[in-house]
Amino acid sequence: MPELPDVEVFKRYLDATGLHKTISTVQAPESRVLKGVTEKRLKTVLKGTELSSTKRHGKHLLVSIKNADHLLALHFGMTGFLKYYKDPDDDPGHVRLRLDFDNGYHLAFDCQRMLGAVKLITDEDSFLKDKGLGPDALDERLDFDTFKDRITGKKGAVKSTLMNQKFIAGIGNVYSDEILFQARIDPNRKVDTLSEDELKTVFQKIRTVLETAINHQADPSKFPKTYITGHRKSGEPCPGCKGTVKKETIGGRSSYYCPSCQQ
DNA sequence: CCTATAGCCTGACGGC
DNA sequence: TGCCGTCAGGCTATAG
Repeated sequence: MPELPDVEVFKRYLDATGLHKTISTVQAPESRVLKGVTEKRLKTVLKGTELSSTKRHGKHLLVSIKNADHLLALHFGMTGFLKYYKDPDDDPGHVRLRLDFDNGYHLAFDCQRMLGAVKLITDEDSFLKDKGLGPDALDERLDFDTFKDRITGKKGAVKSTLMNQKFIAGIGNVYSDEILFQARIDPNRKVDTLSEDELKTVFQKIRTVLETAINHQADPSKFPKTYITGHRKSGEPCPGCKGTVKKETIGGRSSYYCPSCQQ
């Protein structure tokens, strides 16, 4: 599930709930989501201190820890989310990391399919470098010239390029479809066949689509009627023309687009 | 270096 | 009802 807009919503949620509260207990019962760290180590680093700030890069959420020389790095995989609550009966069903604060509240990282990850990292720059992540899709410094430079030499379907985290970080299956729908470009198009104008359109739509999604809490049911995300089903009416939405596997992922609007 | 594919995980859903 | 195959908005390892 979580792509850049979802993770941005999680970030704001954590900012509004889990910062500046003393952590009294730490639980991380599922070692399969702990990458390069143990429950014991997490307890050592987190107990008695506070989360102090957050930063998002692509689909990764990096959480600073007060007076610690490490950051907590969360990745949500396909099914991850955060929940802040008081009553333990409200525990979500697949808690992989739980922080208990001294105000009686809990912050849970829930990840049903365990494709997510919990790490401790020393600093943001080396983390991004190790992962080979491209610039965040909403980074102000990402201008069209940089975008164009990074895309030069790439082959394959434009949709796959948009989803490549080493190219630009944050875009996944759903939002690559939405960006290309708004740009009216067929997701199958080879990226090296796009004209300058088409590249410009894609570049602009990356920003507007992701920002629009964030402004609607990444909830597709609140998206504009002109968006295709709420119509991810074969045969659904296209929000842009009289045609119907087509489902097709592109780059191994289920893709939805309108063959009539997107040429 | 690049791209394309299989596989990792669990659970929900639809067809038989 | 129960079983089974398919699929799901992630990434990574491997082959070509």
